[in-house]
Amino acid sequence: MSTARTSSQAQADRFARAREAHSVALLEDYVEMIGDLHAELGEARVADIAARMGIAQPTATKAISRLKRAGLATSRPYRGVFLTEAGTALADRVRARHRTVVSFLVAVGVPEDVAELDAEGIEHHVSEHTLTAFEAYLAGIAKG
Amino acid sequence: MSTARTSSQAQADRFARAREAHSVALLEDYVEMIGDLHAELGEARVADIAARMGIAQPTATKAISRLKRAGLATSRPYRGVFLTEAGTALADRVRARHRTVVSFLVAVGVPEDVAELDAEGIEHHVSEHTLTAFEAYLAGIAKG
DNA sequence: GATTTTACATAGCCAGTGCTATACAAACTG
DNA sequence: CAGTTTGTATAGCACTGGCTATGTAAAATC
Repeated sequence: MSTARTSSQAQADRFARAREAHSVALLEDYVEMIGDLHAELGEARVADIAARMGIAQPTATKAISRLKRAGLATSRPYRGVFLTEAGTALADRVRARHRTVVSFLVAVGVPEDVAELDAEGIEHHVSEHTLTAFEAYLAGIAKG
Repeated sequence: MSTARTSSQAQADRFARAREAHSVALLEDYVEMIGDLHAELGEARVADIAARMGIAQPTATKAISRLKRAGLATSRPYRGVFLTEAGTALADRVRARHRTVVSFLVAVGVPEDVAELDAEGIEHHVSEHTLTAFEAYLAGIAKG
């Protein structure tokens, strides 16, 4: 009954959704990081982005062109990378979600360093609905 | 303090880990599904795998050759795909983890259908440590 | 047992994400 | 202002993970 329960179609849809989530995951990471770099250093240079992502510089350059194509960022050589309005909005959303996921994991007993590590992957698959549940849970804790 | 706290290197490592997690995620999904198909239908045919994953048949074939290369499966044309010992072990682990993640999400207030949907992506990023925390949380609930 | 149908494999294409090596342009430095 | 150093871009390679179209071999059917 375990799978008779769920149709093949429903399962296929879930996988499709997971694939879709992954395809935006990297964009989200880049956008968040560019936002962080601007907040910390006042600018986001390709080299810094590459270093923080743990990738080679040309890989970062390529990713940034994807961001530009997606309308999330612009760049001027030797002047850095800048988020568009859409990019900034996405970065804010992603950052908030990241914080919520980490806090939530810590709240249910995951050590902070592990929470930080796992959140990096988990956050991209947390839907609005689940995020709301996490927030509600945290709010419940706060009240005691 | 949120990012000054963590070195660029640490952050790069987190991203590297997330990338690594994704690279095994699909293998995990395939292996779990092949296990499911064997349990349900007594065999796992390429066409069934493709249908359930929501992908085209040649894509499934290609994925299966990756599984074979990874030592997780074998296959005989017109006889189906079979898990090796390593593949079976992985499938069991993945299935158990999936159940835990879904149960946990439901326990913290996520509706079941959403939990099932999100778990498909989340589970691959849940470390042993976090999984243990989830199990402990569920055990706590059970006790009351 | 010849034919059709089905199942699988192969070929070839595309985009994404990574790499190294290298070219080039801007910014410092002497 | 020539030269070096640094930052970015480009070229070209490899692998993953999708796709469609097509070939081929096994199974089923007549």
